[in-house]
Amino acid sequence: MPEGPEVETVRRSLLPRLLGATLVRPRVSAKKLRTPITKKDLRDVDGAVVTELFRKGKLLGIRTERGGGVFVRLGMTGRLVVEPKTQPPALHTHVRFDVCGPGAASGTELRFVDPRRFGEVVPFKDEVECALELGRMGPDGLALDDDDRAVVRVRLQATARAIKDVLLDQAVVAGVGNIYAAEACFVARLSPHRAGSSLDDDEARALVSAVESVLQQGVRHRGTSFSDYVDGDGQRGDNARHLHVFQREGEPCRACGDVVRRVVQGQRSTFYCGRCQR
DNA sequence: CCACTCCTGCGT
DNA sequence: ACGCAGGAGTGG
Repeated sequence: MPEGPEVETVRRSLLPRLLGATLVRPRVSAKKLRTPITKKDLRDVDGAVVTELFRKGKLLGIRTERGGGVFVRLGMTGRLVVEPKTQPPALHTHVRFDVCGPGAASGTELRFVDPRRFGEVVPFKDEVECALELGRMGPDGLALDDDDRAVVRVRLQATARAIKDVLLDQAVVAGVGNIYAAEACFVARLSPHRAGSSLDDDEARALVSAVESVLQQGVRHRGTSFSDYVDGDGQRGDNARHLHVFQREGEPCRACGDVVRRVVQGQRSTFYCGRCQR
């Protein structure tokens, strides 16, 4: 469900509710997440004050005063929300904490909900463990500097794989998923099937730039909710109606009026305009 | 590298 | 009943 912009929207919405608050009494469901977790795994977070909420790519991190914390990966259907304790937890709620605020945040719970259980909550014990995990990813697509842009460009051109597949590789650029990969190819006017190695420098530059702009647009509209994505307050995002091609099979291209096509590429749907994108 | 796998839910 | 879904690791 969530890609970089959605996770960033969740992060921002949770900031005022979690920063400076204390997480206590972790509870976990019996169902196995991608990485199984127990209460015991969360004891280092129990009773600790939240000092930071960070994100890299699609990975969300909660750091506490003790230096450790937890990573939250939302997978396809994960939600991380703060809700009043009076509200019964949704079906498929797998991890919960009481949130004890210095402010008015008491009486609420932090809840990780994930029907398909492709997501996970994984503790890290210190900065070293945290950095190790973040280091497995390429640069964050929402925070590229000039060096990062050059690195991503080179990595795109260094492979014969289709550019749309390369954009989904979190080790190349972090935070791009199936929606924004298709959108970036459209904005760059490149066919998703193009081999990375076939891009000239201008095309590669345009693609990296398109990645940045579609991700930023996603954040501006608080994420894409074409079905069930919500932020930490349960609010839907607005980006779906700004998409150029994703989920628009059979509809007219907003640029040229030709029909938007859907093809399956690497087991995932890809949407594109055969006329605008070469 | 690709296809397959982990799951549940929804629309056709 | 079947196909499809915003992710990502694995094993051939």
